[in-house]
Amino acid sequence: MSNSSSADSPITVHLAYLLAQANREINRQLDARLRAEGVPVEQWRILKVLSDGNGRSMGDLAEAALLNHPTLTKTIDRMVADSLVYRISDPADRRKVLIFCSDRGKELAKRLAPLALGQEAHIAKNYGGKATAQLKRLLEDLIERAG
Amino acid sequence: MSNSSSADSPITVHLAYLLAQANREINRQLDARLRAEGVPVEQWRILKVLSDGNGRSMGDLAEAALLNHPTLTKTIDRMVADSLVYRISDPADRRKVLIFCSDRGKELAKRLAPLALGQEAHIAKNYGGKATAQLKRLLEDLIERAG
DNA sequence: CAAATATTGTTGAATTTTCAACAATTGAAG
DNA sequence: CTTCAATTGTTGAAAATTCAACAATATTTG
Repeated sequence: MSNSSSADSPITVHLAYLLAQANREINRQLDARLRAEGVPVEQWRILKVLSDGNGRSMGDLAEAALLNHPTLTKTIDRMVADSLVYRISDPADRRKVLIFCSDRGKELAKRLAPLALGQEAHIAKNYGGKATAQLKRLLEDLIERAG
Repeated sequence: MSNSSSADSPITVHLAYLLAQANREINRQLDARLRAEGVPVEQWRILKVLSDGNGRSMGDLAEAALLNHPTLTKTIDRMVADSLVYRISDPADRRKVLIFCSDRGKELAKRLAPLALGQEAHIAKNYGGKATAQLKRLLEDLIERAG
């Protein structure tokens, strides 16, 4: 509630800043919902990717969950300790480790999914379904052409 | 170069995820540019806010630089050690501490600004000026109605 | 095949962030 | 005025992240 634009500001706010700001806010909201189950957003992303039952290599998972490799390794360590996922060495390429979701992990994912959908719905309500769809499309394009 | 959508996917990708993904990528690019001067993105945000010469309280700065209070305190500690900013107790409210940009900090900000603008220009080129403007507007709306 | 190079994932140390508690100052209520 | 509550910022310990180096396996090249 500090600096709503006082007029059409001559100052250029960078896209990078707006993205960081929006991401921070939305992430904070999602975090608040997931807190009901005590699950950090990063773990939710991992569970969501794995909940289809397929195993993923650490590299693929890191990409999908938006985490660096060492961070993912340690996050998976924690999730293994919590019996949410498990590791299996990939028989086809023994450098790789495949991560699978345990039954416990799948159950948790099932409880988490509606929380995330709830946020999505909440945003669509406050912000408009059309604007949400448009924003999503623009973000997808940006990501695709980000290179 | 892994998972471009194989078709119009029936799976709903959450806005929260797209924002995180886009933010990660854009932030990474900005970071790569700022690395030329060895300055983390968070410090660049702080310098940009302060470079108009006005002092800001820790609270305001934390809001503007998208950082939690304790994180900001420690970041400012580092920047003070690097003589980029300095603290002055607010005479009007002695609970507050005002942060000011030093001359050295201003010079650094002046070297950093074109790097950030360069990224902005690069995005506009690859992604289109129209799409960029539209995305910015949508993000501003989202932030405003995020509550 | 052998050696050199690349890929994949983990580790330990260092850095950074976060959480909870705290100190100092201000504002509000009785 | 005095006490109680709220605001502002910092601190230390704990947790998480990152960086650089490494180990193991796979791939390429001579």
